[in-house]
Amino acid sequence: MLIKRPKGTQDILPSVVNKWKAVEETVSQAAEQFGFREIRTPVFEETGLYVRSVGDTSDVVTKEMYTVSSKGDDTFTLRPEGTAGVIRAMLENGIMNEGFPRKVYYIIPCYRHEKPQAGRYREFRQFGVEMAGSASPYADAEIILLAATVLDGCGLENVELHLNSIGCPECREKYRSALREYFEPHKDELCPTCNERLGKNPMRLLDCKSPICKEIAKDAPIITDYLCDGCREHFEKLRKILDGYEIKYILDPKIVRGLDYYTRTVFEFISNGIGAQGTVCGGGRYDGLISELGGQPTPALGFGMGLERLILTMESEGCEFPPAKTPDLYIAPMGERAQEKAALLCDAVRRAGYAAEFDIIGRGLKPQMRYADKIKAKFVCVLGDNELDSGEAKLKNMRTGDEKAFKLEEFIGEFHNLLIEELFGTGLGDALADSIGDLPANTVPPETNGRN
RNA sequence: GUGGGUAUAGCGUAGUUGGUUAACGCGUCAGAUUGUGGUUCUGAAGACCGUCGGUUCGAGUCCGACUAUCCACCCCA
Repeated sequence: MLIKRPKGTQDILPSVVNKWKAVEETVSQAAEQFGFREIRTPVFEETGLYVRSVGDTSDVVTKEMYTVSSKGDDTFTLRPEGTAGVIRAMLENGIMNEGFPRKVYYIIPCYRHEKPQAGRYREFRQFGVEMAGSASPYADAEIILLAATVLDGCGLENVELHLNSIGCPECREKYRSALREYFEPHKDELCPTCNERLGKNPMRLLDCKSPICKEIAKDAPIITDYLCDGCREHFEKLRKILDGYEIKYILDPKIVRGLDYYTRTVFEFISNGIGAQGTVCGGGRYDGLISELGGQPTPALGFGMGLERLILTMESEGCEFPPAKTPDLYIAPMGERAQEKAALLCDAVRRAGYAAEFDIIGRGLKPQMRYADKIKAKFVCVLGDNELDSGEAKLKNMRTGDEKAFKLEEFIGEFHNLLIEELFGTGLGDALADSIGDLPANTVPPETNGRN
């Protein structure tokens, strides 16, 4: 009986790794362009970190954490999200003292014990950014603009930005009471879950999907009418800045983040092509979090972007991914003597900076050619007794079928020239000219090419 | 945690009102006169039909339970 992967996890197989690499590349390039630097923190943290930051009543903390007790009394939790650990690391290492604004990004796996569904996994990968030290709406705009830049860089066109402000704790309390007042008369009509939520967290009533609750919620008071002067001005300024960038957004009073630490600006980028779990990116401001975790009160904000949802959206929109790299050369030896030579030749070619393979199964020529074709090798060199005896072999261009003879001792130089020619011929050369041009055009023969 | 769908070779599928050796495509491997790929042709390997139990002379096919998986609620990335 084979052991199977844990529920809600996925194997990212070689055939799709190119998609992940492309996305990771796009994402980190954009982040660095905006002045964010990468940070890497542990996959597990003390459980208390998440209880304090994410909130002890949130779903994530109450029912979705993977928590283990270690040998001592400590309990640890596999990170369910990125912000808490990153803020912890910044505080612990004094990074906050290096001057504001501090801007970091990360690409990390996260873990939540949820029931898997389309776009929802128990292990999922997230691209996240955090910015600390600015209370300005320009900071909010930077974060949103970065997310928009990333999505744009991935080629997405149909992802909507939903924007809201949930105010500071003071305006939120006022708003909560207003909601309770509004819903109280309809108490008996609400669905059971909403009825419960009325007391605990009335803001959750707003995005209930039950038609009855939806109908009742239609005329409910709106948070933005209850913002204090400071919060309202902040939100208005942010909207003005976004307008200046020509970033389209939908004012959505229903955006209510489930993590307790959010204040003021909250936003989601939502795709409608990937099923019910369409939030590709979610984030906002969390001005109270850093002091909650023991630091000096510092305004901060950030977002998390689900990478498998991002890829799903790209697939649903028909985005192209760059193809995986293919070998430059396959060497097809025939017989033991040739295989020995092929091994050395292959090694020399690799040390010259190319991707090369040779037969290590001992197959006949025909299967080797099929294999070379399958792995999309750009060139093939057949090595048999004839070549070894004469010291002369041929390089075959697999795209054109052309063959060119060369002396074995000049192999690397010849191969380099042919490869350049081929790449320019297919139009790839222009892009690659710089990097490849630097590679050695004429290396010493493999026999005398000792390793350091 | 609550619903609903699905379960046949590595992958994608067919399997007639229950009836003998479970079929096909892709993939894999090997051949098609001397040492050259993609196309074509031929052949081979590969499935205890998710698991357990029931109905029946007989179950891939009907029934039940369990498990897995997918989708939805919930929640979120």
